[in-house]
This record gives sequence, structure tokens and C-alpha cells, in this order.
Amino acid sequence: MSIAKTYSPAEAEEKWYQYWLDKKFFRSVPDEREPYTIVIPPPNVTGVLHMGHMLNNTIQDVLIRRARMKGKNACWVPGTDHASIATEAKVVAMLKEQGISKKDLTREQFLAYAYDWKNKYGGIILEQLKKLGASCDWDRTKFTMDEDMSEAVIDYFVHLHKQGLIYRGVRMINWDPQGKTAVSDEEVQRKEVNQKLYYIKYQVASIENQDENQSNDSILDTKYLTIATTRPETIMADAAICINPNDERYTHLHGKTVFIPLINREIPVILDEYVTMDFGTGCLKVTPAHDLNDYELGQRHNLPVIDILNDDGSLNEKAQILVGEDRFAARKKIAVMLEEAGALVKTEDNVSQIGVSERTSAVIEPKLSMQWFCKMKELAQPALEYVLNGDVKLIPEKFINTYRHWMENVRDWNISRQLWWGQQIPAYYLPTGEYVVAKTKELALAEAQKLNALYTIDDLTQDEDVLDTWFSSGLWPISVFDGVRNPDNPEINYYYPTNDLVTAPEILFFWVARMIMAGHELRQQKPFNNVYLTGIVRDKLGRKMSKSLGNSPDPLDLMAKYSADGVRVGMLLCSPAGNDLMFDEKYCEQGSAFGNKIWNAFKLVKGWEADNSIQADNSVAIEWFQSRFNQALVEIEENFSQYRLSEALMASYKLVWDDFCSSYLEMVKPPYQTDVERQKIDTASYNATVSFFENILKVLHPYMPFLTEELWHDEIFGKRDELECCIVAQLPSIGEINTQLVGEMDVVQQAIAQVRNIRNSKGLSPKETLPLAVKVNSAIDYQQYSAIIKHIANITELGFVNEAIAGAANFVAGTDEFFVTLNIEIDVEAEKERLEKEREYLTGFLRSVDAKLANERFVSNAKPEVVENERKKKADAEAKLKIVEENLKGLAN
RNA sequence: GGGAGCAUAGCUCAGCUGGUUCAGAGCAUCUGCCUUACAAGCAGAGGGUCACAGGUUCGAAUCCUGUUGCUCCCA
Repeated sequence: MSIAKTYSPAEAEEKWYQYWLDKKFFRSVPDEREPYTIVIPPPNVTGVLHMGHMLNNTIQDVLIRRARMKGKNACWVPGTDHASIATEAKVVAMLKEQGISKKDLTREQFLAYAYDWKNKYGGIILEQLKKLGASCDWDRTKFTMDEDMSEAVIDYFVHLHKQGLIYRGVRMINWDPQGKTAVSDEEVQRKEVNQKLYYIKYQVASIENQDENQSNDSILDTKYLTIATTRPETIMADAAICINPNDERYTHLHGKTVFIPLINREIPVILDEYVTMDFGTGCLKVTPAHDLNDYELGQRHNLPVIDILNDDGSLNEKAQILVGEDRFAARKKIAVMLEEAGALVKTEDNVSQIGVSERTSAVIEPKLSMQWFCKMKELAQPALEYVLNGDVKLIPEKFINTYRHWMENVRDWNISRQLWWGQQIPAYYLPTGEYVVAKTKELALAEAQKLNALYTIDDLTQDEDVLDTWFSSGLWPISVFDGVRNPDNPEINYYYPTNDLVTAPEILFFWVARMIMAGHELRQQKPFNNVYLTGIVRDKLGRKMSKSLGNSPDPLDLMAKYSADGVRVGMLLCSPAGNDLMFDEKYCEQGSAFGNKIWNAFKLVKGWEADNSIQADNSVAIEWFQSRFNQALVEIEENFSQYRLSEALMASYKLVWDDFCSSYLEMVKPPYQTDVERQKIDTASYNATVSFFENILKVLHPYMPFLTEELWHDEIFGKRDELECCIVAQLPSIGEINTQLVGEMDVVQQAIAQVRNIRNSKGLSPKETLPLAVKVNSAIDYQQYSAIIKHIANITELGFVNEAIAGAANFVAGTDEFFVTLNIEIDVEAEKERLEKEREYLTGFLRSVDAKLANERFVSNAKPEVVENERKKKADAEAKLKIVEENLKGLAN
């Protein structure tokens, strides 16, 4: 079997993914092995793969593949969430296109359309993940609205309600007029916007006969008071004007009433220290229905709540004017009307913060509404403990503070959504207005009959609302193993708590915190040991990748261009743990170049044929690489234990490219032989090389699963059983490291580089052989390395001398002196200059070391090994200096 | 306004409890090479006052204080 000149990733990816699926390598069932579990952060069922997913899932796949190769029972559970607001909006839009209005449908009809939609378009993202190579156990794929998953959600609701942790009440909530639903505090994003501040004057009712000449726009006009507001369209909902009792400008207003312009409704002037005297005019319009602070103010002063807005954000008849107009259109129109009425004093530019719905981007409307809430204090307390005491580790640790702050200041969670797509709240209302909470209508009836035995099922009306999607995803690590409905089943007992969760920091509160709460509440157990928080994928200008900016490459295009392996490597190369990553396609290019390098290295080895008759001793090279390999394994292991995936990858990259390809293969590579189909090499070298290659494939597999699997099955590794795949191979264990050899080889490689450098600077071809002599000052036995040096540096002979060779080009490696006799004249002046520079550096270096050693406080305070090190540095520098000076002397003659 | 974090080579980042190899890696750049695995490559080289200013220390990229600039979270 020969190997193609270039690798065809698309073909291999298709082939091996299917093979892994067919052989059930991703499948996990509980057994006697130690489990290693990851639950996927379920992407939105309507979603398509973006760069954030690529990063996130590459990391998960690397972790899960590594665990599999370490003999763990690796289980990665995939799935999607139902994203109630986003999905419902999509379905509503689709229906609209078909001329169907949601309000003409029953709940059941709507859900039928929604499920059709989901079955047709939902879960595309999971198919896309397969292209990336994600080794999820697809048999376990879950959707948060699956029947069993929904049942778990209802169970959890009933449980929390029973515990008194869920209650119903009227609160000021965040209303999304576009999604026509409430959203939680966490789903409101603050944004700074430039708005106008409108100064509007209200006529004071009981002060009359003012001097007409008095300036109209003075805020101290006693006939009027002037308020400043960014929301003039809400004046019709005003319940009072509030001033600070200490504000001396307005003492004349105490106890007065004023008229709202345009509608002339009379409202009182109230006093409260809440009002900031130096913002605006110091007069605050109080609109309890449309502002949280105003609502609280209104509560203190027993003000009426006048809600002038419809659910879609348009004005209702209570507004009296502009009825039916959208709030923003109304704002523009009312400004004109106020102006015409002479009530608009002025407008000013003003930067203020507004809340925007994370789901629909609509400006959030504070709205007073009856909703279901989850008490957070009780749930947050233990959930905070898990993180503070290190039971659940956040990586990087800096997020602990953020987490703590949120958990300590959390407010009750509004869990009702005025939607149909989701789990309907299991609360049933009775004709009396009372309600019962139960898992099913039948159970609810039983509850109801405890209140009044005469109730029938027709007396029960279920709450219309559904639960927040996060309420169901909070159960994810438990419910995917059916641990809510069956808390003692073998699966949950085996897989839970899961090991690692990989997710974005922005989701820390929405999701991570709620999973910890649910885990504690239902199982008194954490849901996972470690939470690895990835950064945000940004473009190279540092902008967050987003659809609207159009700065995000399509992941599928990237994979088509650079191969899935290339993109995986590219993602990891630029992803420092926990920091944002500045993505650049260049990294994927580097990833695919790496794949190419491996392919070509393989081609080289593939072209060899073991031959017993060949005499070659590569034992030094072999032992050296074995040691380097083990060193790299140690490094990789350390990096992984700290979730430094990027560095673990780089260590592997350098091991393969620099140590294996550039050094080892060049050392053992047989000289080119003509007239043979395959290059003959001694059996020992061949076997060692093949075995190294196999180990390298294992090490690389988690990052580059496809390429490694493809090569793994080549015949040079012998016949493979059909289940003997790289994906389930066991990672090599760390063996012995000959540090002396590695250290010496380092000096040898320096010497080789110097010889090449001499060739380069003298314009000599690498093909031209050169003689090299060494004056050994160290303990290195160069005889041992002479074959390697000769081979790689293209040296005719390695000689040993006791004296410097006059007129030869020279250099120092370690503390040993090397001489290359050239047939060309060397530039004495340039050489002198180089040596002078070297001498200068060494003298300076020596001076600083001497100064240190001469300092008594250093010698007495520093650790002995540090002092010893300084002495060694001194000795080394002195030795080098001596060589340089001798060379200089030689040149002078 | 409150809190957190960051600032090291042109770019992206390492640099752990101060002390060898403390100023590093990858990419990019420059020079020379189509050298029988690889030009998606090979061989070499250059490049940084570790944001700024103080302090602690025998010794600071590393610890402390302040300044500046950026990012994120919360209100």
C-alpha cells in the first residue's frame, strides 16, 4: 500500500467519523471503569454553529478524547435547549409569512406548528458538530422539551413549590414588548444610549395670579414647576411629582397639586429624600407603573398605579391621548404636542442607560405584573459555598469573585414566560381564584378537593404561562441521566457529578449557578467538579464576532478550507485559558500546515524498509528522542492538569515538528540510495521510529482526531483489528528521562546550528562538506555524537584538538570550542569585531556576577543553591572569556 | 458610581513561591536555499527600558503604592 502525495482531509473525515459511529466508540454505558463525564452546554435548538461553539466544543472534544485514551469511561452527552423566546419568535414569524396569526391559534395548534418547525430545522447544529469531530454519545442526545426532560422540569417546580421556594406575586418585572413576555433580570442587558432629556412644565394648581411678565423658562417660576424626563410619553401615567423636602427652591410647592400637561389630570406634589436635588430640575415625575424606583416611591406614598401601555408597547386608552401609538412614536409626537401647548421648556442631550432584551433586542419596559418567582437567597447560599470552598472549581479562578458578588446580591428569579413554547406551569386555578400546584391535572384536582370536595376537573384552569428555559437547562446535568424523576437510577449514580463543564463566562449566572443550585437542591451534590470558562472569540481587531458585524467566518467554510483538524488546532493555538481570543484564520492555516507536516513525515518513514544487513548505530538518537518524548509527556500532562490546552498543544507541536521531524528523523534518516524502491534502514532504527510515530499519533489524537486515525491504520504499524483504533488507544505512559543525554544533545545541536550558520554567512552550500574539530573543555564525550554531527551538519570528519586551530572559523557551544577549517580567507577584522563584542558581553556579565558574590548580604541571605548557581555562572563565564581572549590573541598575530 | 482583570517582540501569548537557561514561545519579518518526506517546506538571523513613576529588597517583568490606558461584570 502506498501513500498519497497529499492528505485528503474531507475524505478521511467522512470515513472515520462514520467508522467511529459504526463501531460505537462514542457510546458510553456504565461499567466498572472510572467515568469521565461532560454534558454539553445545550445550544439553542434554532442555532447554527458559530465560532464560539467551535472553540467550546473543540475543547470538550479534546478533553473527552484524552479521557477515553486514558482508560476512563468517557461520556459526552449532547443535546439542545428549546430556547422558548427565540424559537417561539421564529415560529410566529414563519406563521405570519403563511398568513397565520398566533392569536387565531389554540395553544395545541401552535405547538403542533412549533414541533413541525423544530423537527424540520431544529438541531442542525448537532449535525455541524459532527463535522468538527465531536465524539458525543449521540444515543444520549437530549432536548430540554423531550417528554422525560419536561417531566423532570415539572417535578422540580412542584418540589420547589412544596419547599416554599416558588411563589406567585405582583412585582415590577422586565417586559419584552416584542417577545411579549417577561424576562429575568439576567436577560436584560444594560446599554448606554444618547437620548433627549425633555424639560416639561406642569402648572401648579393652587397658585394663581402670577406676574405674567415672569420668565417662562425659569424653573423657579412659582406658577409652574418643571420636570426633566427622558420619557415624556409616560406623563399620562404620572401619579405625583416628587421633590426633596430639603430642596429650598421648592418649599412653596409643599402640599400643592399640579396639572399634567395635555390631559390636565391633577396630581399631588409629594416629598421624599429619594429625589436627587442636582439631577434635572430636582422635580421628579413619579410614574409607578413604568419605573421600578417610582413604583417603590409610589408604594411609600400610596400612589395609584396607572398603566398606560399595552403588552406590545403601544399606548392604551388610559393614556387618553395617542392611544394605539407605539411608545417611541408616541414620544416623538408628544414632544411636538407639548411644544405646541407651550409646556416644553427645552430639550437637552442626555446619556442614559436603558435595558434591552437579550433575546429580541427590544427596549425593556418595566411592568407591574403577576408572575411566578423563585426565591433565590435560599438556593444561592449553598450554591455559593460549593465554589467558595473549592468543591466546584472555576477556571480561571478570577471568576470566583464575580460569582460570589452575583450570588450575594441575587434577587428573586422571575420564571414565568408569557409564551407557549416551553413547559406549562403546573399551577391550576380554581373558580375562587385560589390555586393548587401539582404534577398533573388529576393530582391537582385531588389537591383541590381537599379544599372543597365538590370541585370537578372542569373547575381547574391551568396557568397559561411557561417556564423560563433556564429553569429547565438548570437541571441539565441531572435530567440527562433521568436523575430528577428517578434519583437513584444506575446512570445518575454512575455519571453524576460530572467532571468538567466547558462554557462561556457570560452564562455563569444564567446557567452555571442554577445548575449548582439544582444539584444541591435535588441531590445535595455538585453537578460538576470543574467549570472551564472559555473566552469570547473576537476578530483580530478585538471585536466580538457577531452576525450583525459580519466579522465571523463560517465554521463550515473554515473546515472545508483547512480541514477539521486544522481548525481545531487553529482554535486552540489562540485560546489562552479564560482569556478572550483574537481569532485569525492564520491560526487555522498553521493548523493545517501542521497536519501537512505530519503527513509528510509519515511519507518519509513509509518509504523506508527495515533491513538486517544494514549497519547503523542510531542508539544515541533513539534514546535521546525517547527522553525528549517523555519530557514532553510530563509537560503536556502538567498543562492539562491546569487546563492550559493551548500550551499542551504547543508542547506537542514542538515535540513533533522540532524534535521528531527536524532533529530525530534527520539523525536516523538513511543516506539516499538509488536503485531501490524503498530506502533501506537498519531494523533497530526502523522499529524505534515506527513505534515513536505510533506514540506521536496517540499524543496528537485529541487535537487532530482525523489525521491521526487515518495514519494509525497504515500497514507500517502492522495489522489492526477492526476495533483497534487510535481513538481508543491508550496514551503512552511516561518513561525514563536521560537528562544528561538531553542536556548534551542540546550542546551538540548548538554546535550543529553554528556550523550551519558559518555556511550561511560565508555563502557556502549546505552540500559542501566541511571538516570540524573540537577542543573539549567539558565532560561531553563527543565520540558518541560524532555520527550525528557528521550526518546533520554535513561534516567530513570530527577531529579532536588540544589547541586552537589558527585561521579557522570558530565558535563555542556550551564550554567547548569548535573549529571549521575553511578554504577561503576569513575576514579577520569582522572576526575580531565579533569576538570583541563577545568579550565585552562576557566581561559585563562576569562583573555583575562578581558583584553579587562579593556582596556579603547576598551570600548570607540567598538560598545556598542560588549562590551555588552564581558560582557556576561565574566559572562558565570565565571559561568562555578565556577562550574568546585566546582567539583574539590568535587573530592579533 | 462599585468590583474584577489586563498592560512583556510587529501580532497572539508564556513567564508558578522574587535569584541558573530571566527576558521566552508560536506566528509574522529579513537572509540564503526548489538539499530525493515536506516551498503548506528547509537552514539561519534580527527584534523588547517587561505601560509610567515611586517604594520594599543584597537582588524586581515578578511584591507594595500611585498614575495612565484598555477590557469585563454589577448598579
